[in-house]
Amino acid sequence: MAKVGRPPQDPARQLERAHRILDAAAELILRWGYDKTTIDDVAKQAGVAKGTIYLHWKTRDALFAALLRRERVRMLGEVRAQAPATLRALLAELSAAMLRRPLMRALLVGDTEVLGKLARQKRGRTRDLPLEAFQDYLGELDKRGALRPDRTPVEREAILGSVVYGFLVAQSVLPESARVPDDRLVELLADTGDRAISTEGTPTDDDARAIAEATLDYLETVEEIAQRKLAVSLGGDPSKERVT
Amino acid sequence: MAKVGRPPQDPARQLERAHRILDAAAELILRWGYDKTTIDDVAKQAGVAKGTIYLHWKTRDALFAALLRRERVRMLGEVRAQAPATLRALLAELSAAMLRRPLMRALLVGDTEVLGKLARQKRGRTRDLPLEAFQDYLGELDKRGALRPDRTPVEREAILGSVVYGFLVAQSVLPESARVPDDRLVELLADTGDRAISTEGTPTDDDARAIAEATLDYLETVEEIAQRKLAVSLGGDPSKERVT
DNA sequence: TACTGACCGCATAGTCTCATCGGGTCAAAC
DNA sequence: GTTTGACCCGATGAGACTATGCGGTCAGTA
Repeated sequence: MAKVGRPPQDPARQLERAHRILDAAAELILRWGYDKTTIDDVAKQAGVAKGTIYLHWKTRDALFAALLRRERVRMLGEVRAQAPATLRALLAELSAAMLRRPLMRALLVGDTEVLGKLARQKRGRTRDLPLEAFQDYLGELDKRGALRPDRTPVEREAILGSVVYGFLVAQSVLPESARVPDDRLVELLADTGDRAISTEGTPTDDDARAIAEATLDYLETVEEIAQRKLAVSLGGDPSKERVT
Repeated sequence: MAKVGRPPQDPARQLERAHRILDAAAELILRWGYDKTTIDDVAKQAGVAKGTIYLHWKTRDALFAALLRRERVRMLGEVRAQAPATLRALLAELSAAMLRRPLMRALLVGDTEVLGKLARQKRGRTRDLPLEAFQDYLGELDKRGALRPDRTPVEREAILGSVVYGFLVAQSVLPESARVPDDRLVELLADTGDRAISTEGTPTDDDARAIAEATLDYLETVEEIAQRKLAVSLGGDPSKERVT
């Protein structure tokens, strides 16, 4: 039994509602985990009927995909707001932002507690994060002489991937005694990754400026791609939806 | 129905038999995985009766614990034989040896395919590998001026742990396209770990000698501890056995 | 036209029974 | 004393059925 007459079909209102639903989903998934969070729960928490949720997303999975995408967009937004100007700063801001977001953290670590079966299927197929854009970014750094020449692009990617993955995941696997506070961990991570592929000298002002620009460019590109994906996930028209 | 008279109770013979059983177990576990390898299979493969296996180990788990311990001892032996003289060489040899041994690799990565339920329970509680000895080793390097002073011992441990873990595990998680051949991976790993905590200059001959010695000392200590544990696992007297 | 929530049906969980497997023992054979 | 393998029995899985829960739909309401 609806209590009021129908409000206008204002698209902005619809978007706001979509976000409200995602907020509800986020809260519930963090409290009870993916497996135990039902659509009914989400609907109740968001103050809408179950059917309404299906006006936005075609399936349960599509909803959670949207949630993760929103999370990614927000994370990237945070990073970009910090305006990292070097590879090191980029690594630091990225991983700090990741550690701050429980959902991202759980996704990376493959936390079965939180993500349930989602984790199991996501595992292995690491993010389709635009590797191409990253390669371009590294190419730009290379052109500016910021990278050690004795590594191939693929190797650089493997190094940075391993370092980020290792630092973030190992913390949850290593014994208590080898644990380091998050903010310090981020410094160490960035330093390690940077040292592993960067040259030592200080770049010229010109190079530094170009690098800063490339860094922001990269972030913008990635964020834009993420945003576009999110837009599809929020696009109101569930028939267009493609669940990853 | 036994076919021959009893051979003498030569302890060396017993040890040889224990190893034959472990060989059998290793082969079967690699082919079929832990869950599907039965004691009957192992007995048949090793050419002994099932009861004989229980003369050596109290339980199935104790047998596999012994197998993993033997694997560790052999791995450490291999590393020591290479006589690494620097931290970098140590990292390289250790990880190379690890990559060469499917069981160790599976254990680290938490490969559920091979280790079945063993992996699930081992996960989280990372090896009780003698961290103390490693701290001592790093302390020695530090004394020789080989380590950057701006990291605490715990941080150094976290860094190296993360790097090793990250490089070895990430390879099996990253997309195909970011994969690097094992031997090159090992170089990159060692270089990354070394750069992250070591100072840049070349040590004096004296320091270099001391470091080489400390490295071997460390390996010896660790191997000895591992060997002692293995000896317990092979000790013939299953009542003394303590399954990890 | 925008939304609701009762309703549907499938997939999963739960229960009971029966059959098999395989870890672990021990009396007998050497 | 040493080794064996038939045997024991608890654990595990298959099978058959029921109960429940929850994702997804759609007739109905405002």
